[in-house]
Formats: sequence, C-alpha cells, structure tokens
Amino acid sequence: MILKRFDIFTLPLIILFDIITFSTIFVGIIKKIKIIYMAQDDLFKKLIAHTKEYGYIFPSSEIYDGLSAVYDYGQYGVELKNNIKQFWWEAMVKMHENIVGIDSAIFMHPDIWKASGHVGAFNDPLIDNKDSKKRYRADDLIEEHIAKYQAKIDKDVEKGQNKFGDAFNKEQFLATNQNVLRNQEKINEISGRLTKALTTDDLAELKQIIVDCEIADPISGSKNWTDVRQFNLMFETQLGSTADGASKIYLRPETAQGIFVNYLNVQKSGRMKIPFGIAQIGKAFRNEIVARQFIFRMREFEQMEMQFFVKPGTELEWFEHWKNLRIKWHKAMGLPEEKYRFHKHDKLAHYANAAFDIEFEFPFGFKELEGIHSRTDFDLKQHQEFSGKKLQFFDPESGESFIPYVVETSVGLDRTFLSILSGAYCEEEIKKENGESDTRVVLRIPPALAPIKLAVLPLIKKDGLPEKAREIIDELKFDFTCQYDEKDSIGRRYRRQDAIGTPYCITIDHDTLKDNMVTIRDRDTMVQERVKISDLTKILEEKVSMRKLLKKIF
RNA sequence: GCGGGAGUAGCUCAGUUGGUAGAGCAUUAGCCUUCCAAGCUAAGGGUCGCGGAUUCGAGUUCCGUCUCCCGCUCCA
Repeated sequence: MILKRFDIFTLPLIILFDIITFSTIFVGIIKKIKIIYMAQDDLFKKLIAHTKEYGYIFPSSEIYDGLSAVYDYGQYGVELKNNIKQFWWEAMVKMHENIVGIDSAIFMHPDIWKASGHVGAFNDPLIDNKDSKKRYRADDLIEEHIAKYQAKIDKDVEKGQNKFGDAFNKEQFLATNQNVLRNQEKINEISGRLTKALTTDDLAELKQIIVDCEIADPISGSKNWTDVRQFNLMFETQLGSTADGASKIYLRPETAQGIFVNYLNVQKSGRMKIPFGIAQIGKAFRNEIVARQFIFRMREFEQMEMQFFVKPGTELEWFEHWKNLRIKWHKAMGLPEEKYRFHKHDKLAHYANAAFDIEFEFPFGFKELEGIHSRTDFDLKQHQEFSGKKLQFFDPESGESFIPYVVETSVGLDRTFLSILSGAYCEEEIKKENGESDTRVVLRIPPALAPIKLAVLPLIKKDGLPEKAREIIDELKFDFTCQYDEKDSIGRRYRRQDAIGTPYCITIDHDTLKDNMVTIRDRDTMVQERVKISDLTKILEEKVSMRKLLKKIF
C-alpha cells in the first residue's frame, strides 16, 4: 500500500518570520516539496540501507560475514548517539539539583544477580518438539510426567478408600500396595535423576530422561525432540585468568543494579536527601534467543536509566511526575506526535506497583521505547538481605529510618536512536520551476541532535572562495560540528548534506568577498536567506542549541 | 530453533543450455564554473558470502556451511 499526500510548506510565513527576526534578505526560490509516503516494509529496508551507506550504522564484523544482532555505529551514528546522550543527561542531571550521575562497571559481583532475580529467571533448560514446533521447559515436562504417576497413586488411594471405607489405612496401603509401590519407585527414580541433572547442569541427562520416560508433546503427541539447550539470557565470563582459580561472572543484563548497589555510596558521599535520583548511561548485554529488527533488539545495547529514591507512600505521585516529564522529553525532539503511544500496564511484575510504557511507532509497529516503573523497595530490600548491609535512609526531620521506594525511568538509547532515524527519514519529490520533478532523500533529524550542524560550501572552488570558506569554518568550528565540501555542483552538495541530515548549509559566493554576507540554506524547507558572516554564530546558536530543546521541557 | 526468500564492484542490478566478470550510479584525478542530483575526459575497485564435489573448465549444477530479511516461536 502506498499513500501519497501533498505537503506544501507555508514558505511566505517562514520568510516573514526570518525577515522580522534577523533582518535578512531572502534569496531563495519557492519550491513545491511533496513527501513521498511508502509502505512501512519498504521504509524499513531503505532506512537500513541508508544508515549503512551514509555512515550511521554498520553490521558488526562485516568483513567476516557479520555477527548476528550486533551493530557498530559509524562516523555520523556516533555523533547522533552522543547528542542523544547529552540531551538525556542534561535533562536529567544538569536540570535537576537532586539528581546525580554515576558510571558503574559492567562486571559486578555474581551475587547481585541472585538478589535481583536474574539468575533464577534468566536460566531455563529448553527443548523443542520438531513436529509441533513448540518449545517447552525440559524440567517442566519431566515434572508433569512425575505428576502423572502421583495422580495414579492418588487414584489408587481413592479407590481403596471407596472400597474399605473407614477401615482403610492409608499409611499401610501406601507401604504395601504393589501398584503404589511401583509408581512411587518410578517417581523416586525420575525425580532423583531430575534433581541431579538440574544441579549438575547435565542437559544430555535431561534429554535422556525425556526419552526414557517416553514423554510426548502434550499437543501433538510427538516424541520427536531436539536436544535440551540451556537458554541463559546473561552472558558469562570468568574473572581471573586461570581456569581453575577463576570465578564465573556475568556481563550485566541491565544497568539498574549498578545504581542500587551504589545507592548508599552516593547518598552518603553526596549528602543526598530523599527524594533524590541517580542517573546512568551504559551498556548492557542479553543473549537473546532471537534478536531481530535491526538495532531494536541487540545483544549488546545501551540504556539510559534514572532511579529516583522516595519516601514510601509518595511513590505514586513521583511516578506520575516522572511519567509526564519523560513524555515531554520525547516530544521535545519534535518527531510527529502521532508516532508516540502511551501504555499503562495492568499486569505488573512482582516488584512493581505501577508501570508505564512510552511506545513509538517504528516501521515494524508500535514498540516500547521507555519504561517508567514504580519498583517499591524490592531491589534495595533484596540487596540488604543478600549483602547483609543496611540500606536504609535516616530522615532527620521525622527521625525515622526506612528503605526508600524507587521510581525508575529506563529508556533504550539505541531504540531512541532508531526512533529518531525512522521518524526523520523522508523521500521527497520536488517540483522545479521548469516543471520537471526530482527526488531527494532527507533526514529530518532534530537540528540540536544532528551529527553535523552545518556544511560550509564555496560556490566554486576557485577565485578565493575556498579560502574564504576555510576562514569562516575556522571560526565556527569552535561552536558547531562543521563540514567543508567543494566537490561537485552546489546542488549536489546540498543533497549530500540532506542525506546525512545536516540542518544548515552556508554558501560562499563572489559577493561574499565584497559584502561579507553568505547564503544560509535550510534543510527542511530548502529556503535560503542572506546573512552577515558576523551574525552566523548567533543565528546558528538560536537554531541548533541543546538549550532550545531543554527549554521545551523546563 | 522451524518454514520461506536472498547473498555478483560502495549502491541497484544483469550475466543465455557450464567456456577467462558487465552496466548504471557512486568514488578518485583533471577540465568546465553553475544556488538545489545525474556536463566532458580518464582511472581505481570484484578469488561472484565461505568450503567442498562433479567437470578439461563452475558466478552458473550438486552437497555443506555462514550471514541478512520476512513469518512463527522465545523473551521484557
């Protein structure tokens, strides 16, 4: 399905605005820009190709055939990513007196993952049925099988009771009845093997039990099983270089625990008073069974998290507060509002008493970008118990001690990156004055986040224009990420900048040498105006500063 | 993991019944000077995803394998 719609920019208003604000002379030509709408599948494919072609994202280890679900950020990708981080950090840490940041290590004490519940929840021996294509937990299948023998025993007991009535002696029956003894023996044998297999991580034995017991798929009745495999979502490695002296540790599957275990350090050393927050940006790792959808679900990803510690009982107010502020943060970037959706969870995880998702409409549908969770005192309580260290806050005003409640905001950096690119990628048809039309690909990245803020282009590469351009760039490069380009016609250079999302181009022509004015061209509208070189810093600052984004929130 | 599709130059692709690897765009250099891509000239770039088999000879046939995409499954 391909939809088409005409979007004609209201250029006269923009021109009027510019004339009033900057007293500039408009030199551009009014053009009609038609946005080409395309099927979402096509958009996604084109976006992936575009990000590779223009240096945003490369498949990891590509010359070795790549590594599944791992990607590298290229020369423009890293700039955009850094700008997103900066925007988040400033909105969370710089703008809040009571929030500080940390950068905790990826390696952490293995007991942390026991306390957090990840060791238990992220470790399952799984088996697939080749016929029904269903996947089961191997231990569940065996447990169910054991339950069948138990059911037989229960049935025999029931029969006996019906037969003998009050005279029935259950203990004696269980100890003497041949059927019961046979079934009980089976149970003992199987559960003995199961326990041993589970404690020694013997996957082959688990499979053997399923084969020996002739366990069939409950749906299809098929006994055609794959081998049992351990699906551990946490990556393991060892600390210590020799195999025998080494201890098994994990790469963190989330950054939150690094904040919880440092809660006391930060609170004491920073003299923090509740309510206060700790923010962190960092890598996390999950060995996903199926990792797909480009950088949406990667094995190595980056999170931007803030844990806000509050007095118990006030957590739901703070939950509302952070929910609203985080929505504002996303909206401040200026992507289409209808791309966002908000979703309150009815079913809650065991540790949460409120949860809220901010979702974005990616080319493959609405998916979670950020989660805001009221986590109660679950995490700190667990760490207090497992570490044996008191993690309480003493409130000098009321004189009470308590474990703070936590409201968490957790946003995927790579997902935010993808949301910006998929919201920004745009193909347009441009009507020229002579009636011909022409297409361009443009990344409408929010100017404050764009990798390159402006390109400085001499109209031609002689007559002293390149020298003048260098002179200008040497001044502007202190404040803005600039790019210089003199190759090919001016139109082609504009298009190259459009494709990487550079919001402004300034062009040096022969008049510049006489009047010290340049043309500044806007990426989105293609409108050009003539401004003084001496005004450039001020004008650009107004257009591309991070301050402008923050002002929309605060 | 299962099923389907794909893999030839940076990109998009062509490549006949097996006979020494091609185009357009892009890139680089030079010419031309032009405010919205595709002017002229030249050059560079591929062991056809990887490995094996058949054959005098494989991009092409067969087997294996890796990676990517779509769907299912799994996961928060």
